[in-house]
Amino acid sequence: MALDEIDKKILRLLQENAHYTLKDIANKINLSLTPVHDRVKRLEKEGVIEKYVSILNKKKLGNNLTVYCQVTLTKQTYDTSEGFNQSILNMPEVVECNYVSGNFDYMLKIIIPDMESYHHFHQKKLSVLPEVSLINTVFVISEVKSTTVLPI
Amino acid sequence: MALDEIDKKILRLLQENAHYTLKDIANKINLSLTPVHDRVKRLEKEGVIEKYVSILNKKKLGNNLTVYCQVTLTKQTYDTSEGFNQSILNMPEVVECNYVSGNFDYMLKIIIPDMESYHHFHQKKLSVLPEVSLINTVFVISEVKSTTVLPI
DNA sequence: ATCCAAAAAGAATAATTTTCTGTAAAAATA
DNA sequence: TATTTTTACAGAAAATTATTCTTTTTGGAT
Repeated sequence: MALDEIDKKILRLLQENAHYTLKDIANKINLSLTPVHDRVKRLEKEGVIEKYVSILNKKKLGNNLTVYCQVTLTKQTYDTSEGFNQSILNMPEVVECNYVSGNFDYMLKIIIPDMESYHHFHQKKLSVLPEVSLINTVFVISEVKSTTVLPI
Repeated sequence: MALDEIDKKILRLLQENAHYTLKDIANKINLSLTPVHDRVKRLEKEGVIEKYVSILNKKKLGNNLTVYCQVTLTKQTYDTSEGFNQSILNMPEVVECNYVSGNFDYMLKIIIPDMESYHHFHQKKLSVLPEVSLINTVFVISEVKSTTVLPI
């Protein structure tokens, strides 16, 4: 469970590029294949490495608009929250959803083709949820940073 | 440049799991290795597939706190923005930074071990930036959804 | 019907992952 | 202190996967 320096080096490399081969990693950290292999498998089994994914280019897929939605629910009860959560999980344009502190209840991040799609999403999918009382939209004008790399 | 249905099927699979083999993909979409291989390479070259990364478990790395920072700059000039952007790019705990519309200028997402680390980050790293005028913190109480999968 | 180009299949080769065997150092036990 | 056990690592063989090359098929255009 405890991660030593070698584990951390492996994780740093794999966070950058999941397609580094065991040999690549072994070379970079001056070890043979075996310990690298064993450690990666251990990190996967322990759940430190959750999954390997491909990062696609939003714009090349036609998703040119990113927005944050600050959502307030009608009631702050468990059932209301749960109902809302379930609906969100089925919306592919919602890539992040967090229950938060402050003047509203949820912070959502939406990735969507354009303003027209957002209008449709807002009016026909989000605001129609029975649990939703208020939506405040924050438009992303320009993306400065977006990374899956966690500090280790 | 245009993506056909086969490309989209491949992309959907690779978004889920970057470790699917060509054979896995070929089986799932009823094709031989060659076209799958060629299409993946083409999608990489065109930049539709940006990269392959490993997703690590925040908590197992000791990062138990996520917060959104809503930052207002002292001035809304290009130089002020650029200075701020550059500082942010060098902060590993900032995993997202977007220039946004509304009552503040930037929306940041911070992933950090605990409240004490956040206090330190806030006081010693963020609020000390010469471009920063105001910071409003929104704490994540519970994560409902977080995905790298884009709708295709 | 014929030609052409693009897409796909199949086979051979190269690279990578996985498994197995062995060794040395460190930790635990007698 | 000696002995056993465990852990981490190295090297090699086997299995799997990716890559490259050649051939075949398919769908338009003439």
